[in-house]
Amino acid sequence: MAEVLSSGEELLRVLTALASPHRLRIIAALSEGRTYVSQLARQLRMNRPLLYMHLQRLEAAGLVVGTLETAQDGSSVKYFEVVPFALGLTPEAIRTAARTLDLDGTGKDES
Amino acid sequence: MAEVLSSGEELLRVLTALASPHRLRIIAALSEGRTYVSQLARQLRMNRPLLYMHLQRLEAAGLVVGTLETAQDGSSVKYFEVVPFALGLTPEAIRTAARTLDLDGTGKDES
DNA sequence: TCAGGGTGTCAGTCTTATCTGACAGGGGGG
DNA sequence: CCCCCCTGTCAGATAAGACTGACACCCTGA
Repeated sequence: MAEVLSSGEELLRVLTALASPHRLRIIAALSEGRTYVSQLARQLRMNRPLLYMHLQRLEAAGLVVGTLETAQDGSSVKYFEVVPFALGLTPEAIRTAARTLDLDGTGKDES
Repeated sequence: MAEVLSSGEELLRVLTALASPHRLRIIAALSEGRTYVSQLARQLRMNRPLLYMHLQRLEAAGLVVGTLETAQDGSSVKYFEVVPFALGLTPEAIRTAARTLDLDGTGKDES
């Protein structure tokens, strides 16, 4: 994933996804290896539904991916792993991205 | 400014500062040259107190700097300019920064 | 003296994100 | 059967951020 930001919306989505201490910790934890939700919830000491929401937010931004796997014993476990990304953030990059940025920031597609 | 993030708090501050369409536009505008507040407010079509708040947020994150200058005619004008930064964002960088990250994210200085 | 342009700050409102507890399942194993 | 561990989703409370209009103040030039 080259993470060549296509639009300002995309950049904004990634930035808002990362702008949270919980989500930073989630990325940090997942960068050491994939885990499933409940396990990660215990590890990070946070409420599972809350973790769930943050994971969805990260996934919506394309920073992590989750796969629901069925173990040998038939139980369903949802594993998450981080998507390798490299985002170079400079004023110039922001200026470029900001050209395609919705004024109100609603994120609606205006194509 | 090498922008070697010292702590996770710092990274978080920068990220939350950038995670806003208005502030991205502000950075974009300032990257083309310095301006003063009222001028920028007209240019970006936003309320001056609002812009003021966003500028303070950006300044607190160290992304812009403002200097109150006294023109020849004696009037006070506050100019802002962007601080050149280059932030490389990868899962590994986040993992490193997250080590020094407050659990509750209150942002209190714990040095 | 008055109009005009600037800065700085405030109380109050409104919108958004965050967080919690609880619930409905599915499946395995004692 | 009951107990345990997992997923997925919800309404509702709470906290945080965004935003507005108005005010006090400074200096200049007509």
